[in-house]
Amino acid sequence: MYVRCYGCPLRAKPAFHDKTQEEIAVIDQMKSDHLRVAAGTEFIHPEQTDAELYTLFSGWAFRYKELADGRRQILNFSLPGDLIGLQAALLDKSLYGAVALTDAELCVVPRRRLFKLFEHTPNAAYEVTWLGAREEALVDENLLTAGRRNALERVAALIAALYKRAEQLDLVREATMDFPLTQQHIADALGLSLVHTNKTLARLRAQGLFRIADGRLTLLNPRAIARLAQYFEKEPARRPII
Amino acid sequence: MYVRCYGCPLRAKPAFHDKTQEEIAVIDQMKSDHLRVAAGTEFIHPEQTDAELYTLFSGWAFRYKELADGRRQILNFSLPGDLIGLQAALLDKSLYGAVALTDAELCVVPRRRLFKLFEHTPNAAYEVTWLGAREEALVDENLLTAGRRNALERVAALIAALYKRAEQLDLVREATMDFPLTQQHIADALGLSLVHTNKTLARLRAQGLFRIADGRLTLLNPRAIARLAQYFEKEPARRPII
DNA sequence: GCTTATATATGTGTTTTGACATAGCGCGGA
DNA sequence: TCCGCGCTATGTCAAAACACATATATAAGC
Repeated sequence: MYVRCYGCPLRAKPAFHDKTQEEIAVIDQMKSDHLRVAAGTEFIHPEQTDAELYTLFSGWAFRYKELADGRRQILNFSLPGDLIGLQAALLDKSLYGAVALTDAELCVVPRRRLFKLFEHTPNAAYEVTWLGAREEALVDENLLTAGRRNALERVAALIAALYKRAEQLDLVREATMDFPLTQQHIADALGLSLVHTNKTLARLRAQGLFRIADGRLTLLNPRAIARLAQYFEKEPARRPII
Repeated sequence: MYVRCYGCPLRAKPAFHDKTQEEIAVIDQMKSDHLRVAAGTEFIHPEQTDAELYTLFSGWAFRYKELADGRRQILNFSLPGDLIGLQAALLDKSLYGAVALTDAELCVVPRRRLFKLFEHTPNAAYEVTWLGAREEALVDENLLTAGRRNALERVAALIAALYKRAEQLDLVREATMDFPLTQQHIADALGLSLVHTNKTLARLRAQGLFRIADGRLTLLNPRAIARLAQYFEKEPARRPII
């Protein structure tokens, strides 16, 4: 069933900025569809020229690029509330693909309506830009990870970052969160081979920093993970959502 | 001496979108300063909370992040016309540093005026967002490079990408452009050690794909470089400038 | 002119990461 | 029930990248 922006349960979370009824009305008008996609669905294709703009309503997704010979790099993961496809909507064509990692729901904003947003609701336009800047910040951090951290540190940094984001969305209970990534996803995100990722996870497991089982992640020693990863960034207390 | 946006020689280049006199007037009003900085000057500091927004008017710059123990990753390079510091201006504090690679000139837009731009000139606001999206696209590509290309491919991809950008700005003459990067910069941008970068350059030199000497780069075999790097992205014909 | 610092170059040995092979487990479909 | 597939696990060997040592060239500073 369709979800209107009025009374949106995601928007109501304390992680997000409050909006007036008028602002929500504008966004509700911009929204053209509420999509449900199965895990594995690619909803933005590389080279696609007419990609829409999405807000992830539920589930996980990721963006990726790949080389002609098939080597794939995951650029970042998206959690509920994240905007996906701003780049694809603004530039002539999408330079990446976007895939649902789990079954997911997507709020669709047609790319053609984006400029209207800038014309009529500067506040919302500012927030779109803010979300774009934040996404870039995530990719910046991922580039630091791929370029300068070793395998152990990379895994720790990924775990630490995803945990913080889940925490902010109130998706953590008893230090445990859903964790739908396979080792192949982790490898593709960190610039490692699958086998080496597996062995790195085994080494970390032996250290007892965290536990991954049955699609769930439990953080056993957050301090040690942060120290190993040298990852100390904070999520902002509250952020926009479109 | 101060440079007004009216009659700006950079803006006049065919790489950039035309603007009406009214639009230029708005931007000229937003501009608060025209900065000249020496090579090596860090004009945005990590953690800085009051970073301004800059348009690079002349020279080269780069953004970087580093780990607590000093390992440094260059996130991307900026050429004239590029916007620097959008993320730093929007988020609470800067998550990266920005440094002039050469002597450089910067057009300064105070961060406080940014929201005014959204309120009063949706066109310019849209272009700011566009430039932010483009910068993310550059970082995405760099992440693909660091994560999935080997050392030879990384160097080739860097060369190919910078050459295309220089070409679009009409900075190439007889397949030759200024190239102010040291091998340390190349290493920091590609996630390689300095020594390995040097040896990789030596191997490529032996293949005769390009020549770097006296701060100049000559592309001898663009096809072979693109093939090696599997880098085929195009710069858009024209793009905004603020 | 001498010293110092920066950048580049190159040899040698070590560490990290990848490649290939193989195996086990759980699950859905024939 | 059995097969095939996706995911995880682990051993062995090879390749890539790094670390350290050392050398040369060039430019800046005294």
